[in-house]
Amino acid sequence: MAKGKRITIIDVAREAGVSAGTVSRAMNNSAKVNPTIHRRIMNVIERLGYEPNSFAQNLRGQVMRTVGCLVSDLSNPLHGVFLTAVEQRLHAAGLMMVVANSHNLEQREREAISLFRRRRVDGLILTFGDERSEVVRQVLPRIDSPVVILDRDVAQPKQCDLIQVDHRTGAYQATKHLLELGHRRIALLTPPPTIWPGRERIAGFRAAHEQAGAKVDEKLIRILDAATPLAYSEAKEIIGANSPPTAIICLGTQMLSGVVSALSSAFMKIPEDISLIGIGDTDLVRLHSPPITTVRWDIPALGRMAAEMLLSRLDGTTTAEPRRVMFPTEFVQRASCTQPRRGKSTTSA
Amino acid sequence: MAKGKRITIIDVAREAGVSAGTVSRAMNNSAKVNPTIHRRIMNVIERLGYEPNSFAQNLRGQVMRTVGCLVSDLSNPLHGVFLTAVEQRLHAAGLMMVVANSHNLEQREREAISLFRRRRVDGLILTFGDERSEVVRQVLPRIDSPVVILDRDVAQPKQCDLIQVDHRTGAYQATKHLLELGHRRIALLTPPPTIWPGRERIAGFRAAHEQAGAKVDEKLIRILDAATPLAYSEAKEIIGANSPPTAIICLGTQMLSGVVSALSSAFMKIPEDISLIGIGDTDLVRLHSPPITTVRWDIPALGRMAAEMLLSRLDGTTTAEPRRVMFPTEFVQRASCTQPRRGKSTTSA
DNA sequence: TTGTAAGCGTTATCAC
DNA sequence: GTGATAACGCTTACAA
Repeated sequence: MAKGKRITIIDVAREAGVSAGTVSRAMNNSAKVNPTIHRRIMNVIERLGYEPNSFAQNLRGQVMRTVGCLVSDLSNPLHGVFLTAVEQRLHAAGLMMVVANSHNLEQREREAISLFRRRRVDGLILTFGDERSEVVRQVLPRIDSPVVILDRDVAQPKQCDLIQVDHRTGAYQATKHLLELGHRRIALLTPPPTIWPGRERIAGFRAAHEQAGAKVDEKLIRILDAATPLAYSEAKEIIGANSPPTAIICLGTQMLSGVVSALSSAFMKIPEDISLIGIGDTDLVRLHSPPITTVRWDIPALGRMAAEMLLSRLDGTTTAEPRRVMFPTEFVQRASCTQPRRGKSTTSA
Repeated sequence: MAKGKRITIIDVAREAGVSAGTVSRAMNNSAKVNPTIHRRIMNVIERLGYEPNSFAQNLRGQVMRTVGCLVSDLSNPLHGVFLTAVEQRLHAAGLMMVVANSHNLEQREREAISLFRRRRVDGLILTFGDERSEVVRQVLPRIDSPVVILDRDVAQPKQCDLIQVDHRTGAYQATKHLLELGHRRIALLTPPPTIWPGRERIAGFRAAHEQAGAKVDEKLIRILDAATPLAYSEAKEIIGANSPPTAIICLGTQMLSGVVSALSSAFMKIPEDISLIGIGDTDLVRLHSPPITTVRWDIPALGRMAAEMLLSRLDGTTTAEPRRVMFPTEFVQRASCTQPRRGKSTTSA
């Protein structure tokens, strides 16, 4: 990884026949510089293609105007949309976004956070695969720059804000909707209850049942890590069982395509044979025939909010006191749900 | 953006009762350090949560082991998949990936590249919105670190590799397939011919027509910037025209959902009323009913290749000579194409 | 208005 | 083995 000598401020200064200090002042407009000299310096900079070395600048006490974002999976479109929104907002404030991918591996999370810190990013936006991991317990409290944590429930050190999506209400509304249609055997596919989204969704699912006086068949709650192939076989198994559900609530973005494949390959018609509620606002959900009823939330707004909260700390317009915000979900009815088939709907477990 | 004093190597040294040099040597295993002292130092580092300052390290001559990636749109799932693959490969080589979003704006491209350079990234992976822009002509040749450019056709300075997707063959195969089914009025939706993908797709489209002795109706070639709403109205217009096409080839990822929406809202059945060929390997394409015939390519492999080419330069295992690689596409037949309706198929323009 | 020099945190090169 | 020390490229008092 050898590199030829890079152009430095000294090269520019020599070429322009001035001192390094003058070049610096000219670039930063930090003090009056003779207009003629200013132009001459700018010309040299242009001609040489000089780019100041951020490290030297930072070492000298400048901030990096950079925010580090850690997501679990860049290939998840939801994350892409989120990051785009974050980046938009940060860019407007003159900050750059740096992204790292954790694949939900604690080791990767640790590495990414360490790298961000070494590079002295001004702030962090993080998610974790496990709320009880050592990274969360040991590393997080040590971070000296502002942090926004997304959709997790963890203890917040100073300068650490939390945005949680209201998955409970989302799951509650979805479940209630199906119960009101007459469904009594409803399957739930969800991420593990060890993290906020899974925990809340299961809670909402139970709450709706309880309120309707319906009983939850525990075997119909399926915990899945976000991965398509698993969801496919899981869905296959569910619909092939002895007393299959009349409806499925699939609250995992990556899972949904697996479930739809499974239903399709089993020649089950939606909603005639089975009702389906999905998640998010993807092409799949909107353009499926029939369009799929979903629990969604405004991801760009979520991204803007995360950026906003971070910026308010970077500006110093906020106390160190941790903040915690609940971000609303929305239940969108489309054509994928209907009343359960006669003779099955009342067959309770 | 004030920050409390960060822990430095001096703090560690003082706490451990040694000199900064010894701490440095202990951390980097660069020279023998008394085992007892080594342990003591490591303990202090652990206790204080010390993270070495990358800027100081870099200033001292270290490389950053970082690669900058510039994509046009992070919310495009294809880009997410690509970046994930790049990141995987780079991570395996001990490099970190930094991502920036350009939205295809030249200004943003310029800013991102400038920032990457200031931060002295070791290499760059880039796309550009316009092959003739000033960024490409002026900035690119000046970059002193290795560059891989994706899916564009530009002059390559030293150390600059190019990976181009073979869109021409993809479009050719798609068009040929439809012509062989008997279609004579085929619409093509594609990005502008000012960039490689658009140019090549149009070329493939024409080549297939020419080979079949069919005439291209220029009005059926629709140039679009990648954006859903535009594709929607464009598709509406196409199918609402006097002599509408019997098939649509939609070679833009973001466009496809617009086209599908348009067809669906016009109650046109695929493939009975119109044949459709899409692009990529998304949920939409695979799970649509019927599944959509597409031109796809192996994006993770593309990402790995990009990372690989960059790494081979960073390792110094390659000459400075620019390389140029053609990446193959694959034509995947599914159920969205059939013979055109009688009485229309022969109605040539 | 401009030049000079100190210092940012780290590592490599010397002496010890 | 370990401790001083110089150097990396830049900004910023301070001096001129």
